[in-house]
Amino acid sequence: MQGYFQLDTVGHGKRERTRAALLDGAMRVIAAKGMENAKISDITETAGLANGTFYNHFEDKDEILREVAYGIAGEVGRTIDEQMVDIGDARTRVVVATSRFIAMAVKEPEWGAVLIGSVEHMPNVRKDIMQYLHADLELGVEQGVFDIRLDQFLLDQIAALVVVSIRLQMNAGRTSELTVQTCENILRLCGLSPAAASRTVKKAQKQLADPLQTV
Amino acid sequence: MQGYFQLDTVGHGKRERTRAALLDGAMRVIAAKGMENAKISDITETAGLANGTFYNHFEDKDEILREVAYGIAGEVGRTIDEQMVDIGDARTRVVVATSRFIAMAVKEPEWGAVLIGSVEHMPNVRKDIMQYLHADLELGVEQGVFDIRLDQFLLDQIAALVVVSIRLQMNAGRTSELTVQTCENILRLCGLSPAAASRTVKKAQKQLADPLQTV
Amino acid sequence: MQGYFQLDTVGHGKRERTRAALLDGAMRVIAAKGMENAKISDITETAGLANGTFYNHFEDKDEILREVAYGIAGEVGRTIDEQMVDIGDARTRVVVATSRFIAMAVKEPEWGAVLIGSVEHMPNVRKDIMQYLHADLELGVEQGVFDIRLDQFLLDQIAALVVVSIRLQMNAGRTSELTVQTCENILRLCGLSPAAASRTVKKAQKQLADPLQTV
Amino acid sequence: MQGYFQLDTVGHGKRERTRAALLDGAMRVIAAKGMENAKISDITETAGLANGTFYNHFEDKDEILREVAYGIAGEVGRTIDEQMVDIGDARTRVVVATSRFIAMAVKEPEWGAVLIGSVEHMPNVRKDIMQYLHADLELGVEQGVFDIRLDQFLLDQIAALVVVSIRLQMNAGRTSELTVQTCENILRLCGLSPAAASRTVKKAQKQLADPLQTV
DNA sequence: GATGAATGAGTATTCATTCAT
DNA sequence: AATGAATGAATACTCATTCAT
Repeated sequence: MQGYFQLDTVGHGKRERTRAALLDGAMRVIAAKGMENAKISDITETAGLANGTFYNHFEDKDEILREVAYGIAGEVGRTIDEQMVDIGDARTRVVVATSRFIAMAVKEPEWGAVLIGSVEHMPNVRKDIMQYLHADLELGVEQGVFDIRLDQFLLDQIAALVVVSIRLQMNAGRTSELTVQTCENILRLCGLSPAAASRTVKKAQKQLADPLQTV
Repeated sequence: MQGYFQLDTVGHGKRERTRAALLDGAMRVIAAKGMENAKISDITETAGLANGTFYNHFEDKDEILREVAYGIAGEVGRTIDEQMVDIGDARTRVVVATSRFIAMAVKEPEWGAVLIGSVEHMPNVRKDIMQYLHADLELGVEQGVFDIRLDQFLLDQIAALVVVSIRLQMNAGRTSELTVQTCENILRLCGLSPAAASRTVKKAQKQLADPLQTV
Repeated sequence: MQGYFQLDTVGHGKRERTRAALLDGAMRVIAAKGMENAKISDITETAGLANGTFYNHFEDKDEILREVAYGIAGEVGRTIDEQMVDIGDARTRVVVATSRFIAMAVKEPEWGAVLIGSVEHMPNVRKDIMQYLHADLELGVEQGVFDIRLDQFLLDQIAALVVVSIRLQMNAGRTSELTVQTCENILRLCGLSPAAASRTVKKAQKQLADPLQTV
Repeated sequence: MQGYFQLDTVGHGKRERTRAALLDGAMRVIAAKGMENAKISDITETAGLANGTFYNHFEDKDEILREVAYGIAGEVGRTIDEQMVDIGDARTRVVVATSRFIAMAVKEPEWGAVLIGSVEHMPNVRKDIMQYLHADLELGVEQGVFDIRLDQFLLDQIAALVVVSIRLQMNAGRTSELTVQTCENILRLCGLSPAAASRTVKKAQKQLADPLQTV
């Protein structure tokens, strides 16, 4: 079973491969039991390694959690960014980014679990993740399409909406309907009227329809 | 130091007072370390009691946490309800309830901690708390002032906005500005235009201005 | 509900009645959970008294257990003794005493539990209980009907047979068959042939048939 | 101090040795305080290990007690069995088995404590231990030398005699005299006359005289 | 570097006993 | 005498971390 982190290590030395196995193990454990309840022994067992091996690669539990979080968050951010290079309208960007983000989290529940855990327990990672959103909101203000006061508080509120959506879909099964509603709500927060929000989301969905490989 | 639960016990027997001391201890510990990390020994120590005393009053840790949660949630709900008996407009009700809720949570950080912990870790209490909101949203739909699909998902999203607001104000200091913004955002979610949301909140603030004793 | 110990206290003072209630409570608890697992709080609760009352009447847990044990053991011994005043044949006496003993223990499971607990955990009480048996065995030797070496060891072995029988009947339901077999085995231990043992038990049963009120 | 379980581990890995140390520790603790009162901390302390080490080797307290019990019971059973392969007479077999059993229990008081604890508190182990006896009683019935009703009750009664014998000898010092008497009593229970019982035991003792290494 | 055994501080819970009312 | 609340020592079990091989 090749996990996400291990994909980066083909051709690398043993050390890297073991390290990646631990990161992947941690990710699976987080998906299974949540970030709070991940035990070192779960992680090493899942990775097929001995207990003590862990400490050859990580200082302590916090470190691996942080690395997993940054790894996934970075990958998600980069992937979404790539897929949006040619989208210029801020409203569309927000919808596409949000949809993508939710889709990745729900399609790969391991990523979803890590993302949720990160947003809730790791402020730094949360800030990191929301950097992308921040840029798009700024763009929307410049384009005159968002009626907002752009500050950390708004970012946190939007993030909370996304987390709620992911969590519900992870538990109750993926529903594009919920994602649509989430996007509409975010646009409403940004000042769009219900009608405009709905219209924007529908239009954006078309752009999303085509190239949808997430991992 | 007289805690919230102890106020109910003047004139009662020793049993009630000790029980209240434990509930207050639990509340303080939750405020200090979060609901997840509250230890029995923390609680008894904070209450100035021996370890074993805890079990003369509560079955186990879950029980006291539940009682604290229901105690605070009930009190908050009742207080807000009382103060809204003569408000008929759903939009105003939502704003007043939200403002009051946030105000109580922030003014008494111990209550805030319990409320946040409850919403995050105790589904039953969460449902209880959101019952009030649900009724007002329904009212707004009947009054034709909200453009929403009223379901659990929307309730969860609104609750998330409130929690974010409380958490931020608990950390960064109380700011009526943030509460205003939170209310506006909720109204936006409900379909009001930015202008209408702002106007509604401003108007509602006047009604809030007068009798503001929270505890 | 009038327990055994309370019967002795009609007309006595309050102190005696409370004390008796505790003894009866202890007896019931022993019957329900065994001597090892009897808790003070069980006893007082069963007696309908407050926790602390216990220590107004007994030094500690051991004391009440001992008193219950001696109380029941004495009563059983005396009752059996009375009913055997006019039985002269040692073999018959052994059979009658054993049958009676088992019958009382099984018919009043509370007594049975106390007796078993005593025999197993309280050497002094055990010795006390077996005094009666000792006398009959001695008699049998004098009468030339027992072929034994009469020592503590033999007494313990016979006691063990009786305990096994009581325990089985308490669990699986009273069976006179088992009592018969137990008596026969004891007689075999005493040197009687299987045929003689069987004959003796049958004959003794007749004497038992008549006045059978045990408690 | 080399315990019984450690003897099996020369040449094995550290894990096995530690595990054996715990088993031996448990055995010593059982000998000192009885199976009921054996605490984990006693066991680890006796084994010279840290508290937590216990749980690297056993699921919980029950597991180690069961393993100790089965270990000793199995060893005792096998040893006795081996030494009786060429004994065909059921009466002799019963005597030899009983004598051996008692001898092993008394000579190694730790074994005795475990065996007694097992018989009293672990029905499965008791059944296991008495299987051997059951077979020999059956044989005796076939051979027409026992006049018994062979059922669980009889097995329990015989077992009780053996336990009494072991317990007394463990407290009062080993006495072959008591063992002889125990065997005679068992044979009496099986229907032999005192004379025949005595004769059988004497004869069997000769066979026992020679190869008497127990552990 | 990997291994995995050992460690021990930490945590919930029980219950006999004390003691103020 | 009775009450019943408070006590705290005792105990099973968890898990991050260390360390010898």
